Amino acid sequence: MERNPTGFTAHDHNGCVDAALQAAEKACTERKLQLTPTRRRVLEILLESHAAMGAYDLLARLDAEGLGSKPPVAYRALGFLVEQGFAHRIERLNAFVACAHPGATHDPAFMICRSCGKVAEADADATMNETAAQSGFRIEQTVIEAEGLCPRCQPETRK
Amino acid sequence: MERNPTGFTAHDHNGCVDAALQAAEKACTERKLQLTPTRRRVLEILLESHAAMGAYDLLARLDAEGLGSKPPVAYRALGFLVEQGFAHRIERLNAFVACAHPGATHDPAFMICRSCGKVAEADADATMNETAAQSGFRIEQTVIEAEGLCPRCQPETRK
DNA sequence: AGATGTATGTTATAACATAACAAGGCGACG
DNA sequence: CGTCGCCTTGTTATGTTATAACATACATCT
Repeated sequence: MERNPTGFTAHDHNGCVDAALQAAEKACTERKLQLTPTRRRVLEILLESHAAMGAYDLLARLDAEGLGSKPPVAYRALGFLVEQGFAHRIERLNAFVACAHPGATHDPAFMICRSCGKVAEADADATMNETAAQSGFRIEQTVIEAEGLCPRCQPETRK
Repeated sequence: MERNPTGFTAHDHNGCVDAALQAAEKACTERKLQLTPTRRRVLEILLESHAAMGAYDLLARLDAEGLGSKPPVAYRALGFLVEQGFAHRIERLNAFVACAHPGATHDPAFMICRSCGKVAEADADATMNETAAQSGFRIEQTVIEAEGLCPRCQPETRK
């Protein structure tokens, strides 16, 4: 697994793109899912940069290419990619970014540059602060939110 | 500082409310800010439960009480409370919750029950997993997002 | 009174997201 | 071969969240 957060620093971006597309194709084959033209194209667009992209900006691109102009087109493709782990939703931005660690176990943490909008992906179990320090990212604000079931709402089994 | 996440378990809720309101009043006096009727009322409403509340649900309450009916009324009050640390925004839910640790140093982490909607607030520097285990919360999904400046976007001083 | 700062009221619209229903494509199975 | 079921797409309509922009009010200081 790629451990260093890519995105902020120079790197072989074609490599990123190829790796991500190949990983997605492989995973789809294995899972018997279809990486349809629209889905594939959305992933490619997200992969063009490590910045997060809003669903409507994406939709504008799709529209320009004749792939669809209605919001559900974008949201469906994004939903698929996120479900399958090929992309991630960045809650703070209501936006989406291609997964930078294709195939990795996924408990991602993100560093979002509020100036250039680039997003670097790290692993959540590494302390965010440590990873940030290593990559030179200056954290100003962190969003850490776990969702799940509180004690009262858990099914009785194994309370 | 309150270290255990409140919210999921039985506790002296009147105490919560009083402490939070008093802390807010004190902080406003110190900072020479006004805890106006609308602001105060919004905080009180958020404090009624430890669940997160959307801006429009809140607005409906304000409207019913004659305190205003237009979105900016709610967003302004919420913005003020969040800026001052009296409430927090829960990105995943596009919703707001009263601060459970008034006066504490703030690097909060949240546990959100997807069933009852209650939100418990912990400290981010304690490992979330540990805190969750202690309180019996079953984590299903975590959002960890840091925002700041990447190496390229930092002012030259102290790169 | 006039200047300034903070808060509020209001209109309008931007930005993000999904429900619901219709229709097409395609393989499995009888 | 047909038709059934499943997945995917197309489209309409609407719901939900959030902010820009401008006008007004009100207190304080000079």
